[in-house]
Amino acid sequence: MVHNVTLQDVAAYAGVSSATVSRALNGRSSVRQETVERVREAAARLHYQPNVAARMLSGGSSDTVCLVVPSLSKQALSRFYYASLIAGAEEAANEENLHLLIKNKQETDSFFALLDQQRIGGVLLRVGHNRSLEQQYVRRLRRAEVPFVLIGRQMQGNHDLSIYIDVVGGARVLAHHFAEQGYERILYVSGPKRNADSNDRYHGFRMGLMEKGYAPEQLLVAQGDYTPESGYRAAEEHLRRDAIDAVFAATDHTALGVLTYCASRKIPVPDQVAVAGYDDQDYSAYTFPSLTTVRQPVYELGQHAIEQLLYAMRSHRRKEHPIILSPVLVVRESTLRTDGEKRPR
Amino acid sequence: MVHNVTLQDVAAYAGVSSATVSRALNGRSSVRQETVERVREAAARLHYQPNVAARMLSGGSSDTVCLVVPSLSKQALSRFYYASLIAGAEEAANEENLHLLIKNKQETDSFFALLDQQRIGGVLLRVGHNRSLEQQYVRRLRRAEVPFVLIGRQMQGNHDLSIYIDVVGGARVLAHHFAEQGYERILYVSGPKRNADSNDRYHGFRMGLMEKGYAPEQLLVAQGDYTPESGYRAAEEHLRRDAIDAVFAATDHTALGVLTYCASRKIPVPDQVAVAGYDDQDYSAYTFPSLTTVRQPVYELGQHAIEQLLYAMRSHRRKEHPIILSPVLVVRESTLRTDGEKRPR
DNA sequence: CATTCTATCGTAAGCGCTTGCATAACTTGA
DNA sequence: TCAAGTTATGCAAGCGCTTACGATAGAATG
Repeated sequence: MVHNVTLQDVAAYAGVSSATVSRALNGRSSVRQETVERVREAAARLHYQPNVAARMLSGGSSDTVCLVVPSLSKQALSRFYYASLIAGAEEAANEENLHLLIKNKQETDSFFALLDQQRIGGVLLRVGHNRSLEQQYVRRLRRAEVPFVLIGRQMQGNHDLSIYIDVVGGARVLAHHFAEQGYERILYVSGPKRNADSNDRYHGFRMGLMEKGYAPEQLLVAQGDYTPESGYRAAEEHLRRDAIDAVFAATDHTALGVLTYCASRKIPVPDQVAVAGYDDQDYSAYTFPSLTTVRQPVYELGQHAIEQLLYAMRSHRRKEHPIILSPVLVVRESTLRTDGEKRPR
Repeated sequence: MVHNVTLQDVAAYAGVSSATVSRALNGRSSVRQETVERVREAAARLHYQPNVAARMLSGGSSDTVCLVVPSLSKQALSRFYYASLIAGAEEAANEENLHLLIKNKQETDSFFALLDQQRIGGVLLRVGHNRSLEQQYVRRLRRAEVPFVLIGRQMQGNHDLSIYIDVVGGARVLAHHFAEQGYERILYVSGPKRNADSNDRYHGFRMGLMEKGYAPEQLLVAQGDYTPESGYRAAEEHLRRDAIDAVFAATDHTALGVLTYCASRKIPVPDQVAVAGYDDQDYSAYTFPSLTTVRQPVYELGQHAIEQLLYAMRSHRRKEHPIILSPVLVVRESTLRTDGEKRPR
């Protein structure tokens, strides 16, 4: 393969001009059906691969999409989440003949340069961490007229394409499970203050309890930060004093801290206190006891995000309804009463 | 920013031709020092950003590097590993004004097309899973004359740039720790058969034991597959029958399975049986008891891989000594004798 | 039947950069 | 002082593609 096959080669083979080949292959302009087929066949026979650099130079669009995520080195706790997201996006992108570029959200200069050079055909932006920075991204993306999809939540007041997981709903279903099992005095170990996800989990959970007739004072809150330590400390502080019989931790990591505390004090789980988390981490089926949690379809999130983006790239449309994926309650041993004391509401 | 500033603009501003600007900025050809400075200043003043598409078209090299990893959807167990690797590579790449593209190793067509189009300036290839596929990659990379760095291990018989973690050494140090604690009858729960990493861990561990005067029959092996289940089953099968007093599991995941088995049978860890893993997962400090393990500097692996690659891209050299990163033994409760029975060798 | 459309396709002008070749300006050495 | 090198710079030809513009021919119109 000394010389890659070009549009010219295809044109010669099909007996038309290179302009016609371009039009036939991109199909925006009128070309006779018969010609289109001839060109397609020539292209296939010669194994023609468009040169994307040339296409971009002359104003065409890129086949590279960029996934913008928070800095993974700082988000050590959610690496599983982001690895899944990347996996979903990367594989879906490949399926659609797109290439996936990864950027972290702090690298604004680099990203905007990419944008100015028209090197990316679309963007997946994970939002929910830094409102003003995200707004800045959205402004630039609009200005550059590059299609994009917001991942994680819908931004207030705009109608961009977005896709997210119904965090509130997941927590609500978990609350219903707690109610069914008849837990009476429940502790929520939160994530960092003002963290949108943690707040959603709290509100969904609270809503679920209220629906089942719980009184507000049956739900206590301990401030955490998503780490196992914070779960451990919260358990240490509240478990004895407040006669808690169930804990909902904002993440599986935090729940792990709670479990560790219980194990170290020989507090039987779930018989004395039930524990649940959120995320369904890879280890959550193998804690002792195994952990009840809510599984988030993160891989699918990445996949569908690419599909949405592709739709936007092809149709040049916006303002669609957001796509909402449903999490799944995974009930394991850590919340399943075994002592027959179950008093479902 | 209606019109991005081009080489022409810089040339006009500096009062030279665009060819000179190109040469001055890329610095391969002879340009008077004074001119170089004038051009540099003009470029800076105008915020000149080279258009990489144009550069690539006319034979220049790309500023995009590609990280090729195994399919993450299939490697669900090592997502933490790959997220860390991606994080390290991405952030280092950004530091060097490079962009990072992710591909999975199965997507050969897509990758080779990228290569043929000269769209990537360098490649990071994670190896160690599929010898023949990897060979194919290396052949293609050589043919395309694209610099690359192998991550994970050195491939036999070639002298390409490579970087990896000293898995054998990590396991060896762990063995020494076991010896110090005086464990007598040890079980290794392996990874999948023929998995290079698992074999390295075994050999390093065995070597470490031999060095401390253990007899071969003091080390048993149970076949596992990196999953927690396999750890659980291995424990179930061997713990009673073989009077094991310490287990080394090929991964923390597997060790978690062992711990879960012990917890469920109320086997005290480490008093009756010690347990260690490998990887230092995010949860490993919060199992009960906390898990002794070997931490691998994966983030740094990604970082240094980019640095190596950059070196190769700039100097067009190859055949360097591999870079070897050292893992760190992390001793936690699960292997620390508390009963004073310690009989170090 | 002349005229105006319309669908189809070719011509050619770039997109912004790199680079071979030509040119010009200086050095050197005999 | 002049031929032969050196060194610094400009000119211009692409790289492969998209697209504005024009040309052509058959269809539609009056």
